[in-house]
Amino acid sequence: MKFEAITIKDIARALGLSTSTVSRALRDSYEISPETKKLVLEYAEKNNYHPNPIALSLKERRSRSIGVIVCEIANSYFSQVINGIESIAYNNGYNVIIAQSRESFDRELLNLQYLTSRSIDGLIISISTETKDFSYLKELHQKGMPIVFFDRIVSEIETHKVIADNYKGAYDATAHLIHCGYRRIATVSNPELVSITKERLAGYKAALRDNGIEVDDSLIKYCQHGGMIVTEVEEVVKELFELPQKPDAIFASADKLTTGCLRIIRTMGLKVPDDIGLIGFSNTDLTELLDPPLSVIKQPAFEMGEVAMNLLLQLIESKRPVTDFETKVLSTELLIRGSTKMKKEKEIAG
Amino acid sequence: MKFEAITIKDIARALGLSTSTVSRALRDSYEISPETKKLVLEYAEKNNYHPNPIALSLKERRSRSIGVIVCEIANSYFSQVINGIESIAYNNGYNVIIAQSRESFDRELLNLQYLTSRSIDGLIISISTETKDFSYLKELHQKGMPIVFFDRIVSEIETHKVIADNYKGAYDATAHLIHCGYRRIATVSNPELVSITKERLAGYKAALRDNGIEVDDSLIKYCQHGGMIVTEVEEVVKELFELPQKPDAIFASADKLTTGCLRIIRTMGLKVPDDIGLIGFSNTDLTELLDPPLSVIKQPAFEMGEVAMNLLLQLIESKRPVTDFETKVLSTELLIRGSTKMKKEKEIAG
DNA sequence: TTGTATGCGTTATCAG
DNA sequence: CTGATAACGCATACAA
Repeated sequence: MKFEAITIKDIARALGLSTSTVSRALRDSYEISPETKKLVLEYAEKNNYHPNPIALSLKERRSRSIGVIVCEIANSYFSQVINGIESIAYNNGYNVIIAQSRESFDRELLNLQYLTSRSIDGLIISISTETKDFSYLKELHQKGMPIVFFDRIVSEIETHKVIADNYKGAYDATAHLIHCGYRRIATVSNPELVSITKERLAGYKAALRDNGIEVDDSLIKYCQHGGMIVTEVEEVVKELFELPQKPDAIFASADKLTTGCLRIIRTMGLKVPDDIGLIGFSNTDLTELLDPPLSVIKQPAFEMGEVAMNLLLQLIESKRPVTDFETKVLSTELLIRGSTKMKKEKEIAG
Repeated sequence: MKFEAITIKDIARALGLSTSTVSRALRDSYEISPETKKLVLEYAEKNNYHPNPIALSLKERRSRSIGVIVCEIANSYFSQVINGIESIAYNNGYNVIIAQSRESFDRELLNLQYLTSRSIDGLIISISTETKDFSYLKELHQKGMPIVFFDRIVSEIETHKVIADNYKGAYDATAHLIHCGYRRIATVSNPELVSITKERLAGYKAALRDNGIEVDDSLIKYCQHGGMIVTEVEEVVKELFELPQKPDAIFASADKLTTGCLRIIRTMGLKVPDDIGLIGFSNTDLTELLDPPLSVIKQPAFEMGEVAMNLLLQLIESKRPVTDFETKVLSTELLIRGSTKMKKEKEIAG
């Protein structure tokens, strides 16, 4: 009853040949006679023989599958990246095994251990907001596991990295808010130590300074769990509104935080952009359907996935260790959709 | 240089034991002396030994990974289902390998062949809108591959199935539109033969009839690619608006179609719900942030994933073939959010 | 209590 | 041109 598939041995027995002959015939080896080849190939075809990938993996010491760890797939940015990864993997005969850290270090570590007990040939990872201890990753890297970081990278580990131009994205976003007439611009971020946070915060600050606005640290808020816990965005936004001098706009520095801010702003009965300006990183299509549509900074997620997977393939398939690591920086896109324009227009009109 | 991991053989050599002794010690066999066990365990721990999962797979003839095929992960419904699957899989030591059909039969088939050349222990699948030929799936099922269908199921194949209460969801949605005062209610659906389409269409029709409204076939539109091609939703919606008697509301019968309709309605410069009523199946959180928030029918996606994975585990782990197949029907949730209320209220007021 | 031998499916290395 | 054998890492029936 149980799913029994045909093996080389079966073919050999049926045809009165040896397993090695069959193996070679199937691989179209030059040392097999045309007749034998034909015989074997036809039999294999008829009984739809497929080599057992597990046996192959054991022999070749490679699994032809790669691991991907992200905080969650139900986030448009990450699912788009995975799309990109998958499309390249697929074309190269690789399986993609996806695991979610849910922004938890423990889960990330468990997944990592699980995936890497030699069942994957390479790893693409965006680390969780909670992760401060990179020793396991470092160890893995030292042991020779091909790793490509994307989005939230670990700068101390020397390998390929793929990021969006976070600095410029944040700069553009903040500049746009300023351009629209907002002056007290707050920002809601991921935890301080995460790579993207640093880059985006730097862009935010630079834009303020370049426009003669002083950076006010009380306007900079962090969400320790990247917005995974519903209440944490609520908390920081409320804190912002309890400030003696309230902000007139918010720059949300990640996908989940953008929708989080939007939600809490709504809950508070406020309107974007009249009551408060809002712009953020977001890869959800739906932001354009809001009324008025929300301006966002979009990451080239799909392309990032493609690039990451291509780099990983390079690492996997080069026999000698690669010494020349690349950090690909893909440009972000500022989508101006009217939601942040109005304040300025109003002021000009009034 | 290359990622060399420690094996049982290494331990055996280092400790002057045989591989079988080591193997048994590691598995805590009763026939090994406490001292030897301790010795082996400590050595294994120190050198952080991990059994090679590929060798195990070869031996046990199981890979401890399952395949999941959906049309696309970047769809909140599917990513939530995958979340559910993953959480159960994770707790049971299973890997999840995800593949996307992108609503293409060819890709689905390729993925299927790829996954099932004996490297997965089971399969969870929601078939693509294009798939009409189930012979490969049937064959697979007959060979003994454990399969669980969800969402878009294949009724002819006798195995576990997990669906939402599509009939009731569609009924509720349509009834709600009627309750709000709409009368000419169109529907935009997936292709006619897909299981969910049939169920949802039946619910839609029943709601109309129960409220004394005749079913008008010219108001029923199908999207052959489930909305994957941007223009197809546009086409059918435009067709609806070119009808001699235009619809006053639309029931969108799938996630992708709901956002698609919303988008094209916007493009046409129309407002929901004043110019046209809209309700649809959707699992995106963002619909509640629209202005006014959109009423939707939500599927218990996460739970569906959990249930599907649990059923699959049952199939995988029961030695004897299961004869008693279940079709779990989980209830949908109608989220009334005000966007469809207004017409009625206006009429009552006016 | 421990060791030896065998097999899971495949390919590589020898021999013939 | 083809066949026998060993090996990949592990578990287990069988021997000792």
